[in-house]
Amino acid sequence: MPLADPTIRVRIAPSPTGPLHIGTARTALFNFLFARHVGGTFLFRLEDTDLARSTTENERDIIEGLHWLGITWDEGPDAAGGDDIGPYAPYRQMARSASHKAAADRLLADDAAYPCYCTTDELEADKRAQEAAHQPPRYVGRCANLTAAERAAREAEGGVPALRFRVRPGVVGWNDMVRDRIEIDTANLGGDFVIVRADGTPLYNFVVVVDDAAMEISHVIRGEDHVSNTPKQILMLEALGYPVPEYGHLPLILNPDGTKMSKRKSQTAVDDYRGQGFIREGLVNYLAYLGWSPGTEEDVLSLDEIIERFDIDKVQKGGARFDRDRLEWLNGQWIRQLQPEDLIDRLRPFLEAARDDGRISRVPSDDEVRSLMPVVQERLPTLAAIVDLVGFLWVDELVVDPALVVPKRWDAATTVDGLTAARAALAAHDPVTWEADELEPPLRELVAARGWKAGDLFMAIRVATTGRTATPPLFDTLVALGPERTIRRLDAAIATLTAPIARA
RNA sequence: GCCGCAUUCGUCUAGAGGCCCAGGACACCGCCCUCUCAAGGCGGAGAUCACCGGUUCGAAUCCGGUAUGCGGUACCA
Repeated sequence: MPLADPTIRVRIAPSPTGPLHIGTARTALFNFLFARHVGGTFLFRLEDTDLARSTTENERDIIEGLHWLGITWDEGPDAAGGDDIGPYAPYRQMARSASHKAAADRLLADDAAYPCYCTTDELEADKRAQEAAHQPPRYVGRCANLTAAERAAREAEGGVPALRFRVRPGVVGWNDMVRDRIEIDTANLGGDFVIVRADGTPLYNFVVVVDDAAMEISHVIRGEDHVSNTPKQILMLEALGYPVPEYGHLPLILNPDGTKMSKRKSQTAVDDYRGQGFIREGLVNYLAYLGWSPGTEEDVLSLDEIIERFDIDKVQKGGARFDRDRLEWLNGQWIRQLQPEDLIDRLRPFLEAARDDGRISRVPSDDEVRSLMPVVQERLPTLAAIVDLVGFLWVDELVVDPALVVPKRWDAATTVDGLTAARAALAAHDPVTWEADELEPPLRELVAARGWKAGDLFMAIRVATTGRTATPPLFDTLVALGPERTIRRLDAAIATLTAPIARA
């Protein structure tokens, strides 16, 4: 652990207008990594000013999702539901409106901002005119220099003003932590911009500046889609007399087609990945490598190892497409590294879900699952895959496609012959020694005696007892199935194969 | 349209003037292992480092331009 550095303070400030987004999680992760690597403070602030779209369910989803990933904050809402934790509480914007109001009043008093009485109709007309003239859209400044008398007149007419920030001419620049020097001429900012709506509620860009300053944020690390907000925020910081933090703009996570990742084209909810059986270790590892790499040839790293190696200088500048194949591979890597007992615990909800929707008839005991670990753990790309892999073990009525039971090189008659002989050999086996290395030799002998290929017989037995052509090793599977069900399933398969033959 | 940013195998990336006619990983293909499927091992294919000029003895790496892509352009966040 590095020595604590109280001067480094970073934050994630999601707005609860939707469930935890993979992009939010990635931004949170990078802030977290940055803070933990240098021993700084990582805080969480809820940007809940969009009343119409914010919900408490989303808040919970975001907080829980981040914690699930192992991303924890030093200051912010209490994940357990208690009061906000930290010296700068509250950590939700709606609860901080007094300070926003004070800042707005200060800007107004300094004439750094002014009331704007323009109506939406006027604004839209301006925009249309600019479009027609092939001019970039910008506020024309109609209310920028109103006299006190003019303002009073507007008020008297019932005009309710929004508050606009006065954009000064010049160039605003900063040394971005990931993309070096960026300079933007304020003439391209679209004119004076609104910071407080006519209804009195403040806008994101303004609130963020006030809250970040109040919480003494030293480094603002966020998505590239915010670079155009940065000059506006710097301008407001200057007007308010606050120090300007360092900025770092992360490359975007992209859809497979290269556009900014969206719900429309990709799966974006962290909880959906979780529900599909991705584990936190895999997801975090994958997310960290989207736009960053340690510069070594390591690719499977734990959160702690990533913290150790994290360096914002090594963050990529270009966007990164989300590659689910790679995520699955990493997830499998991490599933294989889990302690068996841990894996069993994590598998349980997926087995319960499968039982609830009828894919399996019952949830196996921990002992049953534990005995399967040696053959199952290395075969799981996701936790949810357990059901496809060995769900047949917990199904009462196994449905077997007769066509599948007959191996490629065999015909139905040979298959019946083979299964019957195998059934006899297995039925003769002492149920007490029903173990993989006990079951195999007699069947090998049978194969040799009849001149068959082991693979053919084994495949017939496999499909007859599991309904599938791909399973864990056959004899381990039969052991898990137990003598009784093995014989019963063999009988059932033989019966379905003989019926049509008898008719023919 | 305007402003900004980006551009190394299909994808994620290594690379900070000679170590690179470019390394790793995923995906793909083949072989080995093998009762199937995985896992694992080995090997293969895959990038004229977007393009064009320049600087230099030497450029993926520095400079300029072009192209393409993306982001932003709200009384959204």
